[in-house]
Amino acid sequence: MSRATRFSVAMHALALIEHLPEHRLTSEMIANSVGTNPSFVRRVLAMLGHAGLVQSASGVAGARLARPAAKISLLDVYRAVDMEDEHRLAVHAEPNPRCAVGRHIQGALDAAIGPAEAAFEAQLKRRSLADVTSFIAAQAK
Amino acid sequence: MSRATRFSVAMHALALIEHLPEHRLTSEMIANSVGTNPSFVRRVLAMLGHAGLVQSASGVAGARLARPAAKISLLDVYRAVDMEDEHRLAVHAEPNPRCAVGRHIQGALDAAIGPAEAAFEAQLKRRSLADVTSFIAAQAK
DNA sequence: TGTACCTGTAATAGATACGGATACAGAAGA
DNA sequence: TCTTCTGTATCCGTATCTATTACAGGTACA
Repeated sequence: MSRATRFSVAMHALALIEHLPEHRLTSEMIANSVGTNPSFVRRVLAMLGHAGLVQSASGVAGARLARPAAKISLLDVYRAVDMEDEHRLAVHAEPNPRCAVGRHIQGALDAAIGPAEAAFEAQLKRRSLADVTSFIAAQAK
Repeated sequence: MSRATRFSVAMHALALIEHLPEHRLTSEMIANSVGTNPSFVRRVLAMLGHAGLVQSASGVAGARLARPAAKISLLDVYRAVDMEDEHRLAVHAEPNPRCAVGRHIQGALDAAIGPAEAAFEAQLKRRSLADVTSFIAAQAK
């Protein structure tokens, strides 16, 4: 694995939890399906827990969704596991303030990138965990 | 500097070139305004050149825009310097095929993330280098 | 023609972020 | 009590990115 996969691992775990509600999935089972290690699954699941998306008791297997899958948007998950405080397109930090372009490039790029990121997140917000699980169910038929 | 700043460095360089058309900007001057080193500027400028966004002659200072700033979209720049062949939200690579969720999670996530990235890029396409330079000019007043 | 300057490119090093792996205290349940 | 699992911390290897250095080749100008 190369780049940030927390989001997809989180989605995979959530889909498993939703898909197998009767099971008490341990982090090891989830890790086995995701293709990673239990510790990482626990870390991701903890982030989802802190964000209020799943509920779990320490020591007992089987995290549960804190609310129906239809009410968990991909944006919720994205924000839970991707703690970027910065732009997805980072802006270089030290432009020269003695130059008109250097002084204002950051504001200009913020104004330009902001709507793009807003559009990205708006699309994520439109889709829910339930959409993903029904997609999977449809494919599995 | 921490994360990928090629896009913002490229935008900064292009804005400088557009903002000071009479100057023959060397990579060192651009680096000085951007706050980085000349070699990196040359590398980024070379990517913009390969993408057909700027023209430059080896050995002679002063790259020029290959077409008017209004016809250079942020998406053009983004694609020129950010050679991602993958999703911005990468998908983990080895889900377990013996599990229904593992088998179909990649397709489900692709279907969910694709529109978000398309929306992101559509917004970038709507804005041009000219928009950024006029923003800077307005701020500088 | 010779010199100074610049570009384009490669190679290397340093910094940072992420996942992999291990460990362990604490909680739950048998 | 003993086992299992979670939650969390720590350390390591790796990948990616920028910084740095180096250098061959091209241009301009005296």
